[in-house]
Amino acid sequence: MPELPEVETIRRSLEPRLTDRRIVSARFLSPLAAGGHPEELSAQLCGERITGLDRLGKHLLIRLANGTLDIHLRMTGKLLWNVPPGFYARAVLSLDQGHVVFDDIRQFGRMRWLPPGIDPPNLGPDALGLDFGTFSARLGGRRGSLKALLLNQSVVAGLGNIYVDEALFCARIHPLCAAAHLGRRRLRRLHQAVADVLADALAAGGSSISDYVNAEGAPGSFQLRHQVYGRAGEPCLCCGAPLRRIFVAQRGTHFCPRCQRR
DNA sequence: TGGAATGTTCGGCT
DNA sequence: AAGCCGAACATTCC
Repeated sequence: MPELPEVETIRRSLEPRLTDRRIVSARFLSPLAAGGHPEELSAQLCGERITGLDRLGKHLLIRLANGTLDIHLRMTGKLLWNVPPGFYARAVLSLDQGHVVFDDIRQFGRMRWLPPGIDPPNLGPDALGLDFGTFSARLGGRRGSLKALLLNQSVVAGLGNIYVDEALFCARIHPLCAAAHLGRRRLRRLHQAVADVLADALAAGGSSISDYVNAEGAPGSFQLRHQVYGRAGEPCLCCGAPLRRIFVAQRGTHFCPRCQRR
C-alpha cells in the first residue's frame, strides 16, 4: 500500500532514469488507468520531455515540458522500470531510453495530466518535513478523531493507514482522541512521532505488506519494524499487553490499550 | 463455497 | 461543515 515513504522511494529511484528523457509513447492496456480517456492522455504525453520528478503526499508528479503527469498508485499500483509488461500491466510509458510499466492488480490507481502550474487539488501540506506550526494549525481545534484527521489528505498529505497507526503508537496517543482537546505537549509528541516514523520508514525503503515493491522490483523492510500495524492480539513491544484492533473511520486501527490511553 | 476483509479516494447523503 | 457510507476492483482467506 503505497503511502508517502513508498512513493518517495519510487520517486528517488526513477528520478535519475526519467529526467531529461522523452516519452515516445504511452500505451494504456486498461482505460481505467487513464481515468477513462486513454487516447486523450496518450496524446498529451506523447513526445513530451520529462524535466523532473516531484511528490506531493501520495501523488507522484512527473514534470513535463508542458504540464505534469500525476500518478496515484492507490492500493496495489506499482511503477516498474524496464520489465516486460505482465498480466496486470495497465499502462506502458516508453521513453527514448527504457520504459516504465504501470502495474495495478485492483485497478484503483490513476494517471492524469495536469496543466502547467497546476498541482493535484485538495491536498494539505506534505507530511514529510512538515514544521510544527503548520502541523498544529492544521489539526488544532478540529473535532474529529486523530485517526480520521491524519488519514484525511486535505488535512495533511501522505499518511495512510499504516503510518497513522505507527505514529499514534509512537506518540502514545489513542487513535480516537479528538484533536481539539490535545494539549500542546501531546501535539508536540505527535508531530515528532510522524517525523520519526516517516524518516525511519523512508530509510528502510518503505513497508511491504502484501505486494509493494519499488521501481527496481525490491521490497521495503519497514514492515519488520512495525510496532502495531498488523499485530493485533500480539504483545505490545513496549508493555506486553495484547494489542487491539478496532474500526475507526471505517479503517482497521491497531493500538496498545495500555500505552495509548484515551 | 461464498462472503468478508483488505485500504484509498470520491461522491452522495444526512 | 463534517461525518458516515457505499462504490470502484481483484485477490486472499476462512
